[in-house]
Amino acid sequence: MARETDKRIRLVNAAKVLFHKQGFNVTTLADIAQDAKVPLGNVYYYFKTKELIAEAVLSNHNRELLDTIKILEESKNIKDSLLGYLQFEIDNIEQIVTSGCPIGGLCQELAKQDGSLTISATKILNDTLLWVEKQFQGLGLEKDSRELAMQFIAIIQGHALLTHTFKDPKILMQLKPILSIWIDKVISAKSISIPIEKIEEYI
Amino acid sequence: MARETDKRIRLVNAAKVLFHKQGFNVTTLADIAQDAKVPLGNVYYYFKTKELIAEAVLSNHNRELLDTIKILEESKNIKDSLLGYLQFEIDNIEQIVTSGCPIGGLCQELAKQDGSLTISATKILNDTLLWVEKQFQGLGLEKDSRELAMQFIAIIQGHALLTHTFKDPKILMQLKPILSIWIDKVISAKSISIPIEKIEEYI
DNA sequence: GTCTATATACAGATAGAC
DNA sequence: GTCTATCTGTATATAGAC
Repeated sequence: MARETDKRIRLVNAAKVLFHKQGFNVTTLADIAQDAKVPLGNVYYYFKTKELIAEAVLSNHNRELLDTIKILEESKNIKDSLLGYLQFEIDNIEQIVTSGCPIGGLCQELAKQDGSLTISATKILNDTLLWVEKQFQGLGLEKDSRELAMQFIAIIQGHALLTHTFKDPKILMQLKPILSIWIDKVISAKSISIPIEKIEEYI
Repeated sequence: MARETDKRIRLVNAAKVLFHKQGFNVTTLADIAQDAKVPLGNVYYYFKTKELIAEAVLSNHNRELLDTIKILEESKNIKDSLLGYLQFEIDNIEQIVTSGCPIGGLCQELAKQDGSLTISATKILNDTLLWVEKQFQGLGLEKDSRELAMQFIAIIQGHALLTHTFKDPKILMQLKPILSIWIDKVISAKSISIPIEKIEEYI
C-alpha cells in the first residue's frame, strides 16, 4: 500500500466524487487536480496515469464496503443486516438522486471497456454479492442463496438506476418496506426460486 | 421528420451500436463514420453535432419501443404481455452480456450530464414505465400500479446490470420464472406494496 | 451532396527548473 | 516533492474544392 500523503488522499477523494458525479470518461485530470487543489503537473507524481487514480478510487470503495459490512455484522439479526445494507444506500439518497449508485455506475461504464479497471469494479459488486449470499445461507436458504443474493442486489441496483434517472428519492425510499416484506416471504417460504433444472418449463 | 437517406440511416445505426457497446462519451464521430462507411467530413452534412446523432439514436430506440409495445399488445393476456417484455430483452441476451441494456446504459450515462439528451433518454424509460403501469391497471391493481411498474422495471434493469457486469447470461435467464411467479403472487394478493402513509413504520 | 484538408480546443502525459 | 511550461495526440467541427 502506497503511503497516504495528504495530497494523495485529496486527489483520490476528488476523483471519487467526480467519477460518481460525471462518470470516469468525462472526468479529466484537470478537473480532479482543480478540486483537490493540486497543480496538474503534480498529479503525475502521485499517479502515473488516469487509470491508476481510478484503481485507487475503486480500492477506496472496496475498503468502504468492508467497513460497511463490519458494521452490518453487528445487526441483531440477519434481516436487519440485509435491510441495513439498503439503509446505507438510503443514507446517501441525495447522491443517488443526482448521480446514481457509485458502484453500479462505474460497473456499467467500465464493463464496456477492457483493462484492469473493469475487474476492480466488478470485484466490488461481487464482494457485495458474496456477503449477501452469506446472509441468505445464514437464514437456512443455502440452496437458493446465490439466486436470492442476485435478486437482492438487482432490486436495489434497479431502484437506484430509476431513482437517478427520474430524480425521485421516493423510488428508493419505497423499496424499504417492499424489501422487508420480500425477505419475510423468502424466509417463510424457505424457497422462492425455481430449481435450475425446471427453468425450461417456464421459458 | 428528416428525410431518411441511406447514409443517414447507416450513421444512426452505426451510432446506435457504438453507443451501446462503448458508451456515448467514448464513441467518437470518427468511429461512427468509419462503421457507417461515410467519410468523416460528410457526417456533418447529416448531423451538425454529435448530440444530434444521439438524439436520432434515442428517437430510433423510442420507435423501437413503440413497435415492441404494439407486438406485446397482441398477447393473449396481460401476464404474457409483461413476460413478453422480458422476453424481448432475453432475445438480445448476447448484447446484454457484452454491453448491458442499451436504454439503461444511456440513462445512466446521460443522466449525469445536462442537456436535452438526458430528457430524451429518460423519456424512453418513462414511456416503458407508463406502459407497464397500464398493464397492472388492467390486472385490477390500479392503486399500486405505479409502484408495481417501478418494481417490474427495476428488477429487469437490475438483472441486466448484473448480467452485463458478471458477463453471465444465466442471471437474466433465471429472471423469467422468478418474474412469472412474482406476477402470479401480485395478482393473487391484489396488493403487494405498503400504503405510502404507512411507510414510516417500516423505516 | 460529397469529401479532403484543416482549424480549434483540449485531453493525457512529460520535461525540467526549483 | 513541487509546479510551470509544453509536447503529442486526438476530438469536434469547419472551409471550401469538387
